[in-house]
Amino acid sequence: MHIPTLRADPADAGAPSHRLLLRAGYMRQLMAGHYSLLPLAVRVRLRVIAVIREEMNRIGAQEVLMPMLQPAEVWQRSGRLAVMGEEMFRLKDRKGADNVLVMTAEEVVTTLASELDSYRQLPQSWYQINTKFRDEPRPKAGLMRTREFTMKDSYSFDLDADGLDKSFEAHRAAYVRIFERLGIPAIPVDASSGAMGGSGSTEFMCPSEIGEDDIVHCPQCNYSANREKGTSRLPAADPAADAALAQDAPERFGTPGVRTIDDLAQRHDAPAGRQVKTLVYVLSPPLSSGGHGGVVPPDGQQGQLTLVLVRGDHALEEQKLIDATGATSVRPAQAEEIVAALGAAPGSLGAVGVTGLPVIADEALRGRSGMVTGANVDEVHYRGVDIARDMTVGQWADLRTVAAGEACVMCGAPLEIVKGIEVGHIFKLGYKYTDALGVTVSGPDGKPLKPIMGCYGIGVERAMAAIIEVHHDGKGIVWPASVAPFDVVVVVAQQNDAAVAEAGELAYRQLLDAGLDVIIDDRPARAGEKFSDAELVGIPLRVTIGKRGLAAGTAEVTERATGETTAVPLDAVAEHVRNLSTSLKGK
RNA sequence: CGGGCUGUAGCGCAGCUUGGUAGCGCACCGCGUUUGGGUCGCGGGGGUCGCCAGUUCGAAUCUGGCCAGCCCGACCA
Repeated sequence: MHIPTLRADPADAGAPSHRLLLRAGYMRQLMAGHYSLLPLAVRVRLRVIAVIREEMNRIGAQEVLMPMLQPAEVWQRSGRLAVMGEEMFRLKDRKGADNVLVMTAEEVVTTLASELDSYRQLPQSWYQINTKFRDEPRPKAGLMRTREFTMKDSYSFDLDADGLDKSFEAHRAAYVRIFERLGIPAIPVDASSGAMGGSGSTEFMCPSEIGEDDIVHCPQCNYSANREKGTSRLPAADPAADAALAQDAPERFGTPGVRTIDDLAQRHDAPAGRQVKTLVYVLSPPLSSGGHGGVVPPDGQQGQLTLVLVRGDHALEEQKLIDATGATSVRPAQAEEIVAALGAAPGSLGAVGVTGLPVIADEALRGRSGMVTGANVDEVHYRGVDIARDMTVGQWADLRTVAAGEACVMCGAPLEIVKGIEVGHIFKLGYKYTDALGVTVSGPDGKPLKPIMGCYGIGVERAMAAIIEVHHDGKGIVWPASVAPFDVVVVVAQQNDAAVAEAGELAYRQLLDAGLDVIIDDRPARAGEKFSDAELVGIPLRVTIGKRGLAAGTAEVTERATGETTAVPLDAVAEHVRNLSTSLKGK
């Protein structure tokens, strides 16, 4: 197996010989998270990019190109240098200046936008397609998660929120078209906006077993959300049951050996749903955003110890905790930190009477009484706890992880949890960057007016990986015609038969002349080997030229997806294949 | 960053337990054979055994350190 080369025959200069191309496959790994793309993959990549570019241009976005190597100072000013932390590649140049390899381009595009003078110049949407870098702690799954990848990122600037809504909708519609054309059955889901800041966050998810995200999905009304953001409707609490267990004051009781929710449920008649689970987290302080010289937080180690309460049968969704508190990051507290703060080890923790630490509780606990929770004394718990009466909850929020089978918030039907690949993400940034970098234009009244931003991204190689996940069978890849590396492969069944070889070459030329992207397999190999290579590589159409058909003046045209084969007169092959290809691309 | 596994020819692997100077399949080169679903035969070329140090007369093999890759977890716009 070798890297493909170009045909050596000078008479055919420029005509790729595919003796090796078909066998070489698509890519080679250089190191974890970095791949060389071989000619086949490059062709697919260019076609994917072409689709994205067309649809971006169609909504009036303009293509720009911004540096991938940027001064760290730009990121310092927006405050993101610290937020991105180790995920950002950093390097010094010969003068000792700090530089970074970019993850996105909000800062630089905003700098460009500072040249806008008038509200009359808005709205604007600018996009670029280039390499992004992320020092992933763990690159994996081939092109699915790499440290170096191609991203289409676009940024919109509008006069006001209504304008932003329009730009956002335009992008959303463009993304729907893009994924449809790429053959990716992406569904838009509500998502957390994470470290980018902003709201109206929508991810495009391709359902797949290998996906790294969980999607909450309602089969009835189509409500869809990332599990980090999604919620569900809970059965109303039973006030009578609560009242039956209510007491005038929390009552302590010994729980020797109890360490877990299950222990307590089984040994002390306290169903998980009646328990208050007390988690201790360390929240890193939110970034003070806005204004020039935004403050960079200390590196996040000295955070705020916080009690997080969820119902015993619920799990905490950490991203919701981050979103609710504005923290830049959260981590579970260490056992020593917990003992130092509360005087008890995990297993007997609770918020009753705790006033020295912030307490944030999940909505499912609001108004509950007759509850059971830890007493902050090892192996002692309380029962008869009335949350409103006995605890000082500083903030209520939706914090729990949605579980399959819970009722849809919109329609009440049972929810499903499906895995998905995040192939695109669009969201409304708001004024974060125009604020931080002080961008204004003159408004209709002559006064300065701050543009509002949106940003929108598609990972190109990840999209390729998603396409393959969706479009393959036991024989290999089945590329959608829109992105296949070639439209058609000519397989010469008997390369050593001069007449057959000549007919194959002729068919190849005719297909080229018909405007198709065509590859000829002129290896002196057996037909069976060529067939299986063509199938593995996944070219949508195959024209087989062989002795058998030649005797009857025909070639065979085979569809990769269906295996359907048609005999076509030799002089009609180009026309036939062109029509077939056009029809496949239309699908 | 934790846990597990793996580094031997371009690719995939065996050899390591029990130290004696490297082998198999595919790929590659030559000749013949075969020729519409991965022919068969004969003959070849190709390896710092991840790196460094140690033990030993002798190390792919034993010991220590380091590096890299894969999987799980943590992490992740």
